Amino acid sequence: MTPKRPTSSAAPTVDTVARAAGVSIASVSRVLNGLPASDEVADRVHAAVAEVGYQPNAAARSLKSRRTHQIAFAMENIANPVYVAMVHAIQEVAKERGYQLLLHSTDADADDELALLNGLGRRYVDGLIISPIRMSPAHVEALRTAAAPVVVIGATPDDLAVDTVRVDSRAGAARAVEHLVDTGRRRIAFVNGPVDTTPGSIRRAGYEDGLAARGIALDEELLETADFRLAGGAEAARRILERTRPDAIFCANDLMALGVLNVLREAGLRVPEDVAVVGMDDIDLATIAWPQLSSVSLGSDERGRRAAELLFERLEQPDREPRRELVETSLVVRGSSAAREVAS
Amino acid sequence: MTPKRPTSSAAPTVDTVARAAGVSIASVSRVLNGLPASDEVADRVHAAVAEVGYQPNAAARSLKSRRTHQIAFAMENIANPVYVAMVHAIQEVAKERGYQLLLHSTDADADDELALLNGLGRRYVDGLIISPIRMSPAHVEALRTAAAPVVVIGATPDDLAVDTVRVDSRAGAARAVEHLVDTGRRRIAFVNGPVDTTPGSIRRAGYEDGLAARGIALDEELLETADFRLAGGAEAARRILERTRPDAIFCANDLMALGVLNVLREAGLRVPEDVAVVGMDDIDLATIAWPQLSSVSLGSDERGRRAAELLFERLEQPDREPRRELVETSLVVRGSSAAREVAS
DNA sequence: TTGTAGGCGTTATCAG
DNA sequence: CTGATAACGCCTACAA
Repeated sequence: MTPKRPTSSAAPTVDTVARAAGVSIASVSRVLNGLPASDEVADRVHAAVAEVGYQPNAAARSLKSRRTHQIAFAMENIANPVYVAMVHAIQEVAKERGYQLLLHSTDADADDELALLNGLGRRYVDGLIISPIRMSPAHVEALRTAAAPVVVIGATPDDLAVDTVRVDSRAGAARAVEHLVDTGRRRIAFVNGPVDTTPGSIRRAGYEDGLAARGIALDEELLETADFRLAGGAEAARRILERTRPDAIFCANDLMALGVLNVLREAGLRVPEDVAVVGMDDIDLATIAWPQLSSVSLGSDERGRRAAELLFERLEQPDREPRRELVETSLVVRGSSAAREVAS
Repeated sequence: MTPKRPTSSAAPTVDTVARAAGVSIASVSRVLNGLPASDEVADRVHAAVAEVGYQPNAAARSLKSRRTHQIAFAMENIANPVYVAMVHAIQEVAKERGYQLLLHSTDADADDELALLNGLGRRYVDGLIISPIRMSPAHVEALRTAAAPVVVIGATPDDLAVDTVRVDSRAGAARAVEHLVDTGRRRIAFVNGPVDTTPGSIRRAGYEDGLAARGIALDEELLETADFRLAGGAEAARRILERTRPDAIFCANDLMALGVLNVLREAGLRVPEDVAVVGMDDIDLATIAWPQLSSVSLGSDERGRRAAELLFERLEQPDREPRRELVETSLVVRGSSAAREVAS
């Protein structure tokens, strides 16, 4: 007659509640899920729930419903403000829908990223947003066979059926270069990220586009690559200054640009009078530098938000046609690239 | 004879593998968990796993094992670099142990925080690290009755049996003030965070300690409070400059200090000659300001790391005595509070 | 060593 | 409207 003997210290389950309310576990479940039940039973169940402090077990619920109510976001490194903006935006959308956000910082480790994509079959999340900085054939294959919905923030092959949110950073980079030319600069150095990354190769192309659009020849001497980080940008700037003297430095992201600003100041160069600087991403902290940093906004928060929305839409309609969304760029001119008062 | 009929398109389970390998589900489970099995069976299972692309279901595994292999971190706002540092550190420890990190950005909403603590009974994570900026009686009660291990980053009542990681920010604040006095400043303004927050009240006390230690009277005119954010710091600085003229401004965190720096520059005041500035937290970006920002390091990354370690230790030893760890502060002097060349 | 069977906590089906 | 019961996918005594 007493096959189960839940000690009072164990976590309460539907069974505990049912016993306390004097009803069946089915009734408990029904009441808790808003299914038809008599007021009498509903009241007793609610009272019992409060009394025993019942909370539904997430694992059991997931197992049954096949929904975890969790999504994951995988990016290179949370220390990069761009990803912080995305996390912030994604978290906001997720919270609205009652979802929780799981974070993966991959350090751009391809194996890590692939393991994540290939591990979706474990169903620990309902979907994944990923922002890889490299897109290998293995990535493409993993995306194609992913066991759960995935949204990519970044470029993907055209024939890959996956929801993506992109930004035309190539055009954005070109625009920045044109702006620098239009405000009187000619020797425009470029501090790029690693050229074997997607952002690196795309922004490089944009840089060349911009020069070409203004009829300026590419000068190899003005090119440097770093790691998309602060210190890396600083070192790249030093290397450039050692061998030549640009009148502007365009950086593939703001973190490197901020590092560049520091080095220019150390070198006694005035910004923007001697050397103008423009970055990309328009991170919040672009305004704390002095002079404030001009930057090409790549709408990081919007990319995050749109990616999250795409993911939830797909969770609701698994068979929908994949979408490829494009976020607009905009050039934000601040002190670091102000027009010269007097033509040099 | 065929009670189950898993379509080939459904996610493979132990059953699928067992069938493909011609063994029982128990053998599959054993092989996969490294329990004794004959080489023959092991090989067949591994082959079958590869063939059908089996991956263990996380929910089912959690339900059975009562472990989610997930922990959560709840903080006020991921946009604050301090929390980014903590997330980074926590994530690192978690990854080492094969755990995943779930993020909660509460916007300092007490109800949200309480819901998190009280919701631990759902067992969607194995434990929680929380860094609340207010500690109400309801918080204390929720911590006392939490259904899963919790580690608090921040101050808690002494009689509350909970693992905590603290930092003596009061002493740190005092030290900053003393440093300013020792380098010749006397009218030291204080831009604090909200005084009804724990950090706000503690840092205020430290500010007063510092003044008292150097025999300087508190001047209400030099006090301002803001919201711990960039723009808020800037506005606070403007309010101060409207009514008086300090020779130093100590800020309760770096974000506000960076905002203050901008306003001082706008006002044509030289830093550190006219006004010195010191912040707290020593965020990475303290070095991108000009002059570079002096700051009291509160070891954010170490607090995150230690908190994660405490949590994992408790997961292993649930009945261990609670620990209260203290992280050291250190004053990092940079350009914004350099000693005056000539005494004023 | 291997297989059978029961249970983790829920939800949902099907009688009553 | 309510209650018994069967899954969800996995692990693990217990038995063979």
